[in-house]
Amino acid sequence: MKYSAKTENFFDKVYAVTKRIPYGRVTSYGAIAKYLGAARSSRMVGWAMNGAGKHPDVPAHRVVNRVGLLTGKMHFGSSNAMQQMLAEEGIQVEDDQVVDFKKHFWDPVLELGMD
DNA sequence: TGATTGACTATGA
DNA sequence: TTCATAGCCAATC
Repeated sequence: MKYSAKTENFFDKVYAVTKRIPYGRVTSYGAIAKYLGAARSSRMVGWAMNGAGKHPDVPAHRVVNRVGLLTGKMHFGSSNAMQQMLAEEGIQVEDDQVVDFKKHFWDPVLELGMD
């Protein structure tokens, strides 16, 4: 298992941004990738989430795809775990998709202001 | 070492 | 509008 320093930095950034997602809000892989300056590496954000299980403080359940679809719910152990966690935060999820996704959407580029 | 896969997104037909 | 394909980059086989 050899991780490049650059990769760790990228993953760390992904986790940092994910941890900044406010309660009851969600964002997309692409938004995070864009915030990190890697808009075309959205898949890497998803891959980073794959290792998010080691980071209890990373609310990976608040990260969905660009249309609010819970594409990664299967990685939470239970098929409904992700949906349930979102529901607990007041986010309605219907048919594995966030209801009123745009209302709950939290864009790090806008909220964090690329600071 | 090379090929395949993946928690995505954008673009073209 | 819906379906198919390309691009992205790291990890796994």
